[in-house]
Amino acid sequence: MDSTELAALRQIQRKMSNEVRLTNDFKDLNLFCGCDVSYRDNRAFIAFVTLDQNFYVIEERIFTSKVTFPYITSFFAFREGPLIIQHFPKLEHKPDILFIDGHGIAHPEKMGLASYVGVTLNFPTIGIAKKNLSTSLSEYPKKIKEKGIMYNEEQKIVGYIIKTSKDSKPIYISPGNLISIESAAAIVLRMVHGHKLPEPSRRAHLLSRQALIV
DNA sequence: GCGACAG
DNA sequence: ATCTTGTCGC
Repeated sequence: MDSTELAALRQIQRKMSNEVRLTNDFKDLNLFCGCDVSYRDNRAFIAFVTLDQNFYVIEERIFTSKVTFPYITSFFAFREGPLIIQHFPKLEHKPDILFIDGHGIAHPEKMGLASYVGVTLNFPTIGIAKKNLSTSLSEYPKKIKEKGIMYNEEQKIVGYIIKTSKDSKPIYISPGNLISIESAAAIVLRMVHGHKLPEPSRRAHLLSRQALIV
């Protein structure tokens, strides 16, 4: 990966960012799918866990693929995006929203992993990250349910940083595609169930980790 | 030159 | 992300 190749990929991110839509076009939200990827050598284990509004498990799937793209900050979508996009269509139950580990529009080019997947699949996605990448924060939440605002370079709101658990650092939430900033935060909070990460994401993480042991 | 840097 | 032990607390 030399600077020339990255410059080309940066252009792709800029072009794709124009395809992002922060509108809530869905009717009802019944199925919430969480996705996470674990690695072992050059092999990735992509896990999907779909739950209904009552946290009842509808579907749990694990897939595997070889990894070819390296991890480069702000280009994470090119490493993990293809893996998720390749397997997501195989789910038996099509969810209404997809939770992804990583940022959405809270990215220097407004094209984080969640947005990359959302635009490519033309599907509603929400980015949920554990660390900040490129935004400035209004304040750092200290109490549960307390939220801070994430601003991009243009001082525009791109997401929220929310403390979801008593003794854990907050999570960074931003729209991937086809959802508003406000709805993204509300939906994630709605699926938080006593842990730092919302249930779909938490369970997908556990499942992908479980795949490494086998 | 130094520190930061989604997973 | 992954490599890794013990430890505090519900």
